[in-house]
Amino acid sequence: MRWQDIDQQPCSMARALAIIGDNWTLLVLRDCFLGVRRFDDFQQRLGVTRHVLSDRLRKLTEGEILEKVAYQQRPLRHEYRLTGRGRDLYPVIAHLAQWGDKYLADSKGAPVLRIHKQCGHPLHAQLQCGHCGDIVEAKDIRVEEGPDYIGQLLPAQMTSRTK
Amino acid sequence: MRWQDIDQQPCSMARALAIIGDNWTLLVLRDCFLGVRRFDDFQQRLGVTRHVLSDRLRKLTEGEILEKVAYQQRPLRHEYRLTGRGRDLYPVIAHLAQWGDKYLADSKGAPVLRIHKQCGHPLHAQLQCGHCGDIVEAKDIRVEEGPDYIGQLLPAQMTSRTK
DNA sequence: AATAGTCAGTTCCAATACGGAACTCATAGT
DNA sequence: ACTATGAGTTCCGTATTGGAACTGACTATT
Repeated sequence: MRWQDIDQQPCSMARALAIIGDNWTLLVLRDCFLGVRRFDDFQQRLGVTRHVLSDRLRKLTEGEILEKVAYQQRPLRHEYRLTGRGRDLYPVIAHLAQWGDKYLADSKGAPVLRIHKQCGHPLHAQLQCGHCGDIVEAKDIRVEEGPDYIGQLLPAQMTSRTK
Repeated sequence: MRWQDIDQQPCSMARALAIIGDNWTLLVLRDCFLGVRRFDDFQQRLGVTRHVLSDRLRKLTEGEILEKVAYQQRPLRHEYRLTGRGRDLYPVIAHLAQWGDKYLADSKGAPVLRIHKQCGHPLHAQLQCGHCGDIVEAKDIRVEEGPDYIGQLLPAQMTSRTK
């Protein structure tokens, strides 16, 4: 299977990764959340080739994660802004950055601090269950196939097990 | 800049993505959290070529996200299991899948349900601030450079702004 | 004893994607 | 007239991928 066909799988993650799972795309999104909006700024900060950047920005725009907004006429120039859909990816970015801070930081500490405006402290991101309010880890979750997918998605040993 | 050199940047996300940001790697991790552990099972479920799978599993093992555990001798066979570090990536996977469920699902609904064992309901993942307990969105965060990186990481307009 | 099957890879080759650099096009500034 | 800005596109040599076959150490079946 080619990478460009994975969005046809019945899997939400596969479809999400078809848009943002490319090699440079999550770094583009990192910069979006830092306030970068213009082509040349992305290019200089990331060091990615212009060709690849152009392709990734196009895919993000087609996926409605970014939108092109004109910031001047004559000559017409656009900048890339996060849409609501795009901003909803923030938890992914926050947890990814926090995981990197925890396991891959060098002696100089975390390069960027994410401060929670409301309480003023560096964000310590936790995964919370919206229903009961508990903090959730991998071991607290069991998976089930949706009604239309029984017996199709999970490895055999998972369909009978609790864990 | 080549993709293989991004782990040298002073950015936790870049370093994390150097291990898990490759095209197929997050799908490999998805399957790990579904309980898949063996080479051929990954290969059949993902449809990725064996060559690429071998490479990605090696990188995940080198990054201590997976570990090779012998499950039989004669002939010696290994399976790939998530380490503690690997399980700590669960919030990333959960939010990614939820984002896909929300924006990219078709008429058949979410293919896989993640049930929170403690409360029995499908997980509604939320990003919570561990300090104050509030639910956090992108707009609630401002970024600051770490002490050793002043003036080096953020786009110019962010260093003076609040947002 | 010979054959087929399992499993985790490795090897080979053609097709695709990437990195680097230069180039385009419309316009503004000096 | 000349230079700069900004968002790309074009070109070309190199690196990576997709697909399929092959390897090697066994176990199971005939």
